[in-house]
Amino acid sequence: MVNDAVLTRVENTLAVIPEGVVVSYGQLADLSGLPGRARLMGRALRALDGEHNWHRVVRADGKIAFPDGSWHAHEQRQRLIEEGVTIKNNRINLKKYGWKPDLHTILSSLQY
DNA sequence: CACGTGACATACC
DNA sequence: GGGTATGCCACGT
Repeated sequence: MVNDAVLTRVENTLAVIPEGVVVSYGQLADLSGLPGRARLMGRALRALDGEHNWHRVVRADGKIAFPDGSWHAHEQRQRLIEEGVTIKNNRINLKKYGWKPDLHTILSSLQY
């Protein structure tokens, strides 16, 4: 289980991640005011299950966290491709689609 | 209480 | 690139 406070933060953060942009679990934790707690993000996303931009969260190496062939992996891949994110060799180029410093301005509404 | 296990990350080698 | 080690924390056993 995950604290409501954490869930709220994660929800708010996910809500401001633009289309075509992906963040890592560690970044999501960081942006949510929970540095060093990447593992908790997986739990949080599991708890939120589906109703948010969970598909824009990938591992720090650019790979999708789910096992290849799993339903979730396929679904996430599809949604990202629909947003214009290209995936080659089962991996995403974070230099291209990752979080960029200039995007921090849109976090000003989150106030942590 | 002590481990093992995760939608993980970083620092090494 | 891969492999190991450590940090992280909630949960199950």
